[in-house]
Amino acid sequence: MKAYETHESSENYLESILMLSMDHQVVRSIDIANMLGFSKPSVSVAMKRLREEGMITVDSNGYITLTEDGMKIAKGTYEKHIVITNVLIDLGVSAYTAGQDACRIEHVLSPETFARIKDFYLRSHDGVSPELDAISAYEQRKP
Amino acid sequence: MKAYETHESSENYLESILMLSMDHQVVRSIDIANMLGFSKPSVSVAMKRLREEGMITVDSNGYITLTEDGMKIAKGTYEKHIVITNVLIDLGVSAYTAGQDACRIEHVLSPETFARIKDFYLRSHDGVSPELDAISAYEQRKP
DNA sequence: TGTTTAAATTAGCATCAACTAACCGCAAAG
DNA sequence: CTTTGCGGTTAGTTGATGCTAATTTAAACA
Repeated sequence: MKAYETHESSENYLESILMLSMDHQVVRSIDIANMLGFSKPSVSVAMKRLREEGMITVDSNGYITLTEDGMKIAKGTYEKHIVITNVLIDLGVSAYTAGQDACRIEHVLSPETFARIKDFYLRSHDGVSPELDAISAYEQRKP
Repeated sequence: MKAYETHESSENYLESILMLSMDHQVVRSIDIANMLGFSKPSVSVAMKRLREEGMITVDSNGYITLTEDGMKIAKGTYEKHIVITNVLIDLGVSAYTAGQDACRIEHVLSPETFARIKDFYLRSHDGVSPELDAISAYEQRKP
């Protein structure tokens, strides 16, 4: 039973790169390590894999950019993150825990289940979600 | 960041043992392998670990029984399974997918988040849940 | 009694995803 | 210049969890 992901950890890395991109000029390996609390080598190895899989490009400065493929996965994962976090908060979960749990849940949902959860979320917000809009609006600046 | 579980796979095995116990006289390694779609050796090794951790006992016939500790984890996990599955079904997810996804989600929820989801579930069912009642009612026959 | 079969186990291996230790290259600070 | 430090990489390790192949145990069947 093949899962719905590239690899759970890849989704996580790509999502982090997108999040960092959204409020920093550039993204380096070390930034990801700091954000995720992983060691430099762990991130280095992961970036190598993502590079080989065509999910990111890394320039001579070590600045990391999502490719189109990588961006697709990153946006998808981040969207799940936003929706799940908000649904949990609506259910009364603390913001911190909601974010933590969303990080794990986002990687194990089938497309069908996520679609229904998103429906539920949008229904209870009259279809309005600035956070989701921010994702679709985001376009990575080209180097 | 220590997770909330013994080990994700242990939770799964213990839950399966409980489910099998609830509608079979006895539970053997092979039954678990068939239910989970794992190989016999995988289950054998896992049972050895659970035995060493005091989660189960295995008699001379190879019949597996949950200890008090094992039962606690099994019931907790199974309860999550039931609640999540039903919530997803209520959201419009097909029964099959709901069960599949519940299997994964149940292992990554913080106690806080599960508590809120359970509240939500009970609220939308007027506090009535035959399935949850069945779990608390269940007492494993002593050998 | 001997063969066949089913369950369980042991041993060895693969993958994933983290880690530490150790090293490289370069740029800025003396 | 040389030293220092940071970012990055390589190499090797660990732990979780699955697998296959081959062996043992034991019951079942002519």
